[in-house]
Amino acid sequence: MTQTKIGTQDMLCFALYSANNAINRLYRPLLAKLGLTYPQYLVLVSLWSEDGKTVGQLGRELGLESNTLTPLLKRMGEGGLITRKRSSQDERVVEVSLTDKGRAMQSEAGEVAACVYEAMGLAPDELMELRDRVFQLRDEVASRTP
Amino acid sequence: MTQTKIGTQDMLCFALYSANNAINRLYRPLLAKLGLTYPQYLVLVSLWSEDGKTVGQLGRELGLESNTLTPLLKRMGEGGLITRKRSSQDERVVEVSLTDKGRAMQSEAGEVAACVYEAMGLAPDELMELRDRVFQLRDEVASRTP
DNA sequence: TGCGATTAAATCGCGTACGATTTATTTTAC
DNA sequence: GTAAAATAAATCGTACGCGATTTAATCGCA
Repeated sequence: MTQTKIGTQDMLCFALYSANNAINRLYRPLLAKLGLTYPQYLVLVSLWSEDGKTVGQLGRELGLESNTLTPLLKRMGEGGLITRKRSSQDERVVEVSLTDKGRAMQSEAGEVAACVYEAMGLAPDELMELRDRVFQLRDEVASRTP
Repeated sequence: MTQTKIGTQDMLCFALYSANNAINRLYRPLLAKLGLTYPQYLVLVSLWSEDGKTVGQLGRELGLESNTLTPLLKRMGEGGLITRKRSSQDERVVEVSLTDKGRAMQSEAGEVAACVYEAMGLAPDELMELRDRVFQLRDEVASRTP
């Protein structure tokens, strides 16, 4: 027998859990200077690539439900980064758009991204390969979750 | 120019963030049957491999501080899974040990682990390689976090 | 047309994570 | 021996994530 007991160090799920925590600890003070949390930063990244998305679209992209997004977006609205408006076509839908302030934050965020990229210590091709493997795992797990 | 705008789909940090969320969504209902959350499960895994650790030791292993662990361990104590006792050698230190109930849960947890392993859809060697790469990234990022 | 089913957000409660601080104990330096 | 420094947990406040439920609007179809 090779191994009788497994520990946290043997678990892929723990690797992902603790790596995610570690990256958050790196991001947190950098984003705090901009008044952002990490999921708020993700919302901005999403809107910078394409402005004007509904809560549902953001949720599908980020893998979050309205119970997480609604209060988060409300805080971002209070911070003047985005606007939230019910669609006139379908009053159930809320459209989220960048304000000038939210758009302007993109350049400042570039330094944060560069800082995180550097801390990862990976060559671009290594980074992309690892990223794609992790996304593939995520999609596999998600597809098998009831 | 290959790419003018990057989105969430290009970011390794988002891959880890969303994969971690996806795995949690898989674990949650399985662990809920045992009355556990994922970090509580990690504490049990750690104690199953070696019983009798201090709060600080658990924190170093799991990458968590006492501000997270103390209330979590208090809940596990109320659930009858562990005991918490101040060391007689050093009254600052709290020693965490499994109860019979906490030990007995190991066999039930085996099914959970098997279920998660299956959902990942990876061969053992692929899984180990990905795990080690993610741990390496975590350690690299942690070493560069002030 | 109208009414049940569906959909989109929002609300609520609980359990993490973590920065900042506090409390209690031990170590140290003198 | 004792006061200052260091260490270990605990406490507090904020912001996620998410299961469960609620509210409001739209759709489907007899």
